[in-house]
Amino acid sequence: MEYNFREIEKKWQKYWEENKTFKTHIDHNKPKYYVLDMFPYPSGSGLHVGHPLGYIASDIFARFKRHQGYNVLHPMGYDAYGLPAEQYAIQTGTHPKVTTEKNIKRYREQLDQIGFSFDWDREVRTCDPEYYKWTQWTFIKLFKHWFNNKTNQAEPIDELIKEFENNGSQNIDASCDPHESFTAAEWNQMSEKEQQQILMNYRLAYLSETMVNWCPALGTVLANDEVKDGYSERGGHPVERKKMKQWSLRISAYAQRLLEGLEKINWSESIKEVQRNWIGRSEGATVYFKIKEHDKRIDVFTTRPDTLFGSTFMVLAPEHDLVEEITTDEHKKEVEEYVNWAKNRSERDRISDVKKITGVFTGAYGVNPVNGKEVPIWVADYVLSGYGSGAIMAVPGHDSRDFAFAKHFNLPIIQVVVKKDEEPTDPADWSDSYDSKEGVMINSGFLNGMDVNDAITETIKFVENKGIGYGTVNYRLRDAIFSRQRYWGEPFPIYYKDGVPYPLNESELPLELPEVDKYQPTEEGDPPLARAKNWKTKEGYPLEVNTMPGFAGSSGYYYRYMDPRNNQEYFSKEAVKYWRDVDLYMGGEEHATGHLMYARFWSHFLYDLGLTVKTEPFKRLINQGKIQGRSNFVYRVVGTKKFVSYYKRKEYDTQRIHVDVNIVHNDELDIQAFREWMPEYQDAEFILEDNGTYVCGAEVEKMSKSKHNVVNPDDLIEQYGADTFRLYEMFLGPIYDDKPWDTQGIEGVFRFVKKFWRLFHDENNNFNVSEAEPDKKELKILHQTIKKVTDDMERFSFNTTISQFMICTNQLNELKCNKRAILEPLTVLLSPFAPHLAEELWRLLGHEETIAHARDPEFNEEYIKESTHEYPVSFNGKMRFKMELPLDMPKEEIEKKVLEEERAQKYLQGKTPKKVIVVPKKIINVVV
RNA sequence: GCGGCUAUGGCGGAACUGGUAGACGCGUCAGACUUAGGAUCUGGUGCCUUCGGGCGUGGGGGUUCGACUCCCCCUAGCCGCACCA
Repeated sequence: MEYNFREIEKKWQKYWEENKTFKTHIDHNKPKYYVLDMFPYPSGSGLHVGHPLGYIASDIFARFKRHQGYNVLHPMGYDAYGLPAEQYAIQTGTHPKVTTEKNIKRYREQLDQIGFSFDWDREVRTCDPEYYKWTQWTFIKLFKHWFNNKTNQAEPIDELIKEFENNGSQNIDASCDPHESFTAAEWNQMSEKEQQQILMNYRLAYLSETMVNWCPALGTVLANDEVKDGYSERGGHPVERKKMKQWSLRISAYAQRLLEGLEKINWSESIKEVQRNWIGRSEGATVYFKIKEHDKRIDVFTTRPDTLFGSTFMVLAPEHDLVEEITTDEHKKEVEEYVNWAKNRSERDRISDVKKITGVFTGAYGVNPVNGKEVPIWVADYVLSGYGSGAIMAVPGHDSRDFAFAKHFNLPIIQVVVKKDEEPTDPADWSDSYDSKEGVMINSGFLNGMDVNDAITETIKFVENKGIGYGTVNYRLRDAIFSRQRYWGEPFPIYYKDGVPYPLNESELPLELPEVDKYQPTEEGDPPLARAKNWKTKEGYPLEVNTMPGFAGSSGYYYRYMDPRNNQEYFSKEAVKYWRDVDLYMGGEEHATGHLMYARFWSHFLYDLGLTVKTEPFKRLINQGKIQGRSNFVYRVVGTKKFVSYYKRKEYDTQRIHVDVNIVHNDELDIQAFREWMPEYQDAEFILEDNGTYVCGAEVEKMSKSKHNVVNPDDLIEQYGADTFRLYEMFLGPIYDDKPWDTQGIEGVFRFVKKFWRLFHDENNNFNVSEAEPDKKELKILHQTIKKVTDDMERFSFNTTISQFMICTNQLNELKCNKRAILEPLTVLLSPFAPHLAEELWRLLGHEETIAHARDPEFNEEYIKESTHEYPVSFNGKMRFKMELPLDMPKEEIEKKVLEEERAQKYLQGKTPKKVIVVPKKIINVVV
């Protein structure tokens, strides 16, 4: 074989490993660059061709940055806690650690074959005690901190306690759960337990009774981003709402910072938009409504305080605290029934019945604070308990939900906004609420005549002056539920004394995951850790039996990579000052609301602790597209063992069956292989095309085992080599886009690799590179390539870079150029894409050191300068012919030359052109 | 319902700031070498054509000497959010 990739690739992979070519140290003489992939969960089925796409792109970029002289941090590790290994443990009794280790080994083998430039000495695994020690450590820090809205950051809880001791709670503006305020004297008289209960309202990691997403099939609660349309994202099991005592992280405290942080990072607009929606900031006002014949009041949040005069009724969520209290005896039964019904409704029912209008009247009346009007208070489940205050003022004239409700229950509707130059109309005739984003206020007392925006500001001023409300901001972002009733996860460093949770001392970390006899809940329904023997502290206090969720370990791993073997600290000051943040983060878009939110939150918190130098962890994020499968089909004549070829299938009654794409080449079925594929096809008969072949149908679908369209990288690497595989994955199309996999196309890239090799070798495959001076033509090709490659790299346009390599190789081949002065710089340029090939050629060129740290060739404009340009000449915008003209020729002369040109006469047809446009170095357009 | 993205040959895609539409590759056709080809090499290949040319970037309109690119309207597909007051 002329180009022996099997031997070459193995040789250099071994070289890199033995020489630690990609081991990284802090080096203050070089600028740093941190390239990170989202670390994988090592699943049992290994990699298919879609998985390495992002890793290849980031590896190319990391290698490219090394050639530019950067000190590149490019680590890899494993998000090793996860449900599949645990489910397998429940079924088979195999410890998840064993399964996980086995899967990691397989992953590593597959990754190694592709030739990545990872610094494996920095590998982390989230299930390793040396790693999760710091996950637990961060949890303790979260437990010991609260969020001060005045300073907009996390502060130690000890300082809060001091403030309580001296001044009580009155001066505190914190992000916390609502509770009664108290004086210093009251605080000092409280018992330890009472004090702890108060503090729990402030902690950034806190235990509380909350509505959770309970998934009975998985036996655990799930975070909001792990639930899709009422089903668990993993496994697709039904999810219920349930009140449970759970740990949560107060990510909502950081809502504003997480929103603002998006402005300073280079992420795709789409993913930033998803995060903005998830945070869901809305500005408005909280307004107090008195309740008739009660001393309690109802606080409502509204984004449209200007429409206060249009509020004709109020609605409370079924879970609202005051429902029971205000309901009159007359309505008691009805309300109780409704509340019960609403509470027990599953999330799925609620979602599917959104259009059904339900609700009951409580018998109570609220008092509209601007005009003193009494409005009925209803209970309805279209008002959510979790958003705002769980109560609304209904403005049916200008809100479609309130409108539908008012129509259904025959409640009054008032118009308070009218568009400029329009007359108000009778709401009784409306079929929907009236759009009121712009317009002028009517029927609104002191607001009449103002436009909407002024009225909003004016109303807020008014309620604040009267002490009946205040301008405020609401966020949709919920706190993250942080406990899971599972085995395979980080144990909480928490013990209980008298039912009150306390953190372990940092010196006691890591708190290692205990052994259990079974991986299921106990008979009493406690989580698996309750099965562990002696699951208590030295002093005998019981330890927490929940474990942390999947996102715990992945929220800070990118910092740990900076200093992964440090057993004194999470990471050293020195390391974080040098590496700072991730310059390029590569990974899937599906983590938009999960991992990418939690990691940002985690990073902001570590910043508040003074541990890091940047708030935002990921400067630039690139989301690689998915690779779709390309399925093939055979057509069985129904009820027979006969298979009819694609173009003849219409003549029969057929059934379409997926066939393994690995036994189909260019849509032609390998009949022999098909017979051997499954025993039932052994004696299959075939109705072939007239040319004697069996043609399969094809379609683009998701890549999955059941569709028999999975293509495995191992097979491709065996057949074509890792370099060809890397190149082809990048050649498929833009990195950001989803694209179908078609194994057929890899041949073209393989041919290119072989051609490139041949530039350096004679017909007998002997290395043959000349020391002769390159000529102008050759230098031009080289420098065009340098420019194109360098420009395309920065925009991650790797597919066009590879095209340029192909063009360049074809041209040099034509010129029979084998000159070192051209081929050597090209080798460096190609090396990020085809590193094994480049290393081999580099060595053949006489270099003793690895090519990995060789500097990229410098671009020289002089070599690509042209003195003439082949102008396309258009007539009325249509290109007709081309003319070679000097670049320094004045426009007037070009115009003259073109009009004299023989070929132009035909299009001029004797007329004088109206206008001739000459754009230097671009085009000539003659307007006739 | 709201928000975002996408649409170019038989296929993947290129054209970065308005300036030769279809680079590069696959497939396909023809030829060369060959006992053989699913190897290698050479050439053609958007569509239509009366061989003059005409038509072409999802559809319709507009701006411009010139539009895949900018503006307006529409269609289809994908993704996200979805009683968020």
